[in-house]
Amino acid sequence: MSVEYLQVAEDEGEEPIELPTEDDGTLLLSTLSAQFPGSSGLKYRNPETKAMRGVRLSEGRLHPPPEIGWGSQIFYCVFPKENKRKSDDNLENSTAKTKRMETKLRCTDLIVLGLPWKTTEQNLREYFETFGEVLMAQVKKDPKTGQSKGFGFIRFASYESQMRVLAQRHMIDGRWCDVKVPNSKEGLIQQVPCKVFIGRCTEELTADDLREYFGKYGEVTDVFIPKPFRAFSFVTFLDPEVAQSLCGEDHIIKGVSVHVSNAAPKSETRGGGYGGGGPRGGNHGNNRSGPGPDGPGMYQQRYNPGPNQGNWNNQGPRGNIDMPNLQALGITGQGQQSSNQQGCNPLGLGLNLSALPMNPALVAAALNQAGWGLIGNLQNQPEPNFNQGFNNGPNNNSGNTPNGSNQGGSSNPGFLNWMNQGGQNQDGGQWPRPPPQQDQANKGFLKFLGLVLKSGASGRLKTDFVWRILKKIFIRLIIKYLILNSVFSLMEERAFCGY
DNA sequence: GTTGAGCGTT
Repeated sequence: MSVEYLQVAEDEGEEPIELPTEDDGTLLLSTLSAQFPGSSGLKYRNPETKAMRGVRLSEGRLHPPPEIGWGSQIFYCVFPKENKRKSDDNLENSTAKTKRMETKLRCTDLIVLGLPWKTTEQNLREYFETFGEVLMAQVKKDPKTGQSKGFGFIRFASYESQMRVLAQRHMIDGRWCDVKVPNSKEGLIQQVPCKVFIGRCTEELTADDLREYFGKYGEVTDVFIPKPFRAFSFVTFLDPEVAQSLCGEDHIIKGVSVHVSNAAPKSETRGGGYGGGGPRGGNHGNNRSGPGPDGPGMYQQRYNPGPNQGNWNNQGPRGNIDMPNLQALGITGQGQQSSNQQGCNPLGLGLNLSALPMNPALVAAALNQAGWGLIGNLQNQPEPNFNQGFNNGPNNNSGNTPNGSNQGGSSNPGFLNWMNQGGQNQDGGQWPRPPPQQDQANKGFLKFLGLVLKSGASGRLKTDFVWRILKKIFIRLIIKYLILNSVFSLMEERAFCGY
């Protein structure tokens, strides 16, 4: 198969280099950066308008312009600029925040692993000088033989260069090398998160959408959207300052209002956390196994699922379970349901499950797997038929007989039925769910109350009985509510860790 | 003369 080449030059007037394209006609960003270290994209001069036009970049692949293809056009490298937020320029100087950031953004020595034996300190320096001023470059050698140990250290003058170098792999003298913060420096470097949490996402928002939108605030080095859909995503910026500046803001992307917040854990005690720290801050675990030289890029692998993927029961060594970022998840704590739906919510404490920007089926699955049915275990209550309220199976309208025909043998059919708004078959994930026609759950419960009140017992007894039940229900609901929050916390943390 | 995960004689 013949390989198509395209001509790329560092800039206009420079001599172009021919770069090989892939089978699908795209050019790998890694191929580009192997020849032009530090370059983040391509542009070309549009023959019609004479203006520079950018080349589409998606998933680490540069796509040929649809109008002209690669052709014989010369393409020019794009190098990221210090593209801070223009509107905030006047805030950049001499604010306390900036000063504080500056002290955090100091450079450190970086270890370069995987150097070819032949690479000299001079080679190393020359390679990394394309990213910025290099203050130090050393190759570690065996003192006796003088032979390289295959790794070395570099130090940049500017933090931006350091970030850029850390954000990618490097082809040095024919070998792919990793640059990392040395173990000896980990923990000593103050971590500034580059990653932000994007809440209230919809399924329509693609990684490209997010990359394109947030790219206007600064260079985006990674976009991560959990699969299956979980209504949030992570965007990583090259510049932690850009990331920080966006936190707390609401942004409208393709008509969707998303909320940006810090992806960093809210508390020190949170399990997992930011493994390793360092300026990359957010490379959780960094279980980099090394992509092929022409792999799709170095970002996806940061989120390699661990062995516990998808197992909601396996919490691992968690210090505690704390509150999730409910606001970022779009949960305000204020119930927003219309009055006729209010009773459908068995929690009834302002937590509006119907409005959750996550798939209720997922919540149900998580709760079920974790053994935390919301309502199911209420079936074991001594109070007769209490679960009727949440278990309106087709054969069960009298309110006098327990409904034994649970769907799929679920251990907590009440909750699942509630999820399905009154005993209909599970629809397997249709969401958002259409509003219920009727509050059947409420009806069942009221029917039960009616039976009690209509009984022959004295008024005092009845009141006492009802009051006792209500108290019990209330306490249970609070417990459920807390458990649910913990589940959200767990879900968020899982997502946060890349699971 | 060989090797290919690691972590630096300051």
